[in-house]
Amino acid sequence: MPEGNTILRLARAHNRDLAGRRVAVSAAQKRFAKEAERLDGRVFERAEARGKHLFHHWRGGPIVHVHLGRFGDFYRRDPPPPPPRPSVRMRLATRDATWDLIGPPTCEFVTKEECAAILARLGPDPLSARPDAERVFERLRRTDAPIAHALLDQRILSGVGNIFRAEALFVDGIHPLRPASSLTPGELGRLWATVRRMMRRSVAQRRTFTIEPADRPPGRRQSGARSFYVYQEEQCLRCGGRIRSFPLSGRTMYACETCQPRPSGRTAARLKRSAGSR
DNA sequence: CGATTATGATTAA
DNA sequence: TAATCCTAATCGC
Repeated sequence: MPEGNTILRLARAHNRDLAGRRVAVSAAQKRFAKEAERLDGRVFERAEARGKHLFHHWRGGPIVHVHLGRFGDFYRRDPPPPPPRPSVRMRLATRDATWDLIGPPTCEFVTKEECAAILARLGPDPLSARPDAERVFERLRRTDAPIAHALLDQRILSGVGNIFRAEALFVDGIHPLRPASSLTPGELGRLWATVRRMMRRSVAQRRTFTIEPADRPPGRRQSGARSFYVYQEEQCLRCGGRIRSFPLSGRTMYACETCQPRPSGRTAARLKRSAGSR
């Protein structure tokens, strides 16, 4: 259940547990058995996260490319680890920690060149140190598709998934169906900042959680607290109105159409004029 | 027990 | 657009 924040968090955890260490590698499924055998006992050099892609670099050359899709996940087991479930694609074990990879559509060896090719087709990652925001804006300016669709396009920017697209657009009060090209420079700048802020915060947190401090109810924080503004919610946290959900780019989109007005023809024209006159 | 749903993405037609 | 890959939890019968 991963967007870029989860992948980055996993990469960091793998580096903490595995980097520089000799690792026992195994697989409960046949389809990774050969690869596991080849890796078994090698030294894990480092994990690298880009967008929703994860790479494991091993001493001696092999690179493992993992993409978790919608269902894939890594589970950390304390010693002694339980016997692997039949669905374990790849198990990475040291004396101190065991990582089980379950359900990824992609877990494969790649060459350095293939690795570079994967990275080359990804847009800037809002979680990287100095992402090229201008490149993202430039792409969005010439995209007629709805902004909520464009945010999922990994060639434009990488790492945003269905939760962050809905949550960021809500926070900035932008209707998901507005063409990406209709956003003003100010809106683009704020949206990018919101995405970075939300995702960055969600790397540090144990679970994905987008509600900003200013919107959190006062008092103690409790584990059962609401996590999202609109994603899979019924009622808007800010105005109390009903959250609408509808399919968009093959996924379920959520929005509060009071807090995220769809500009009328007139408003849209005014926005466009002010965008052009800057 | 089957249907449904879930933070994704590629390939074929 | 449709079919495909991948797993687990939940709900209704």
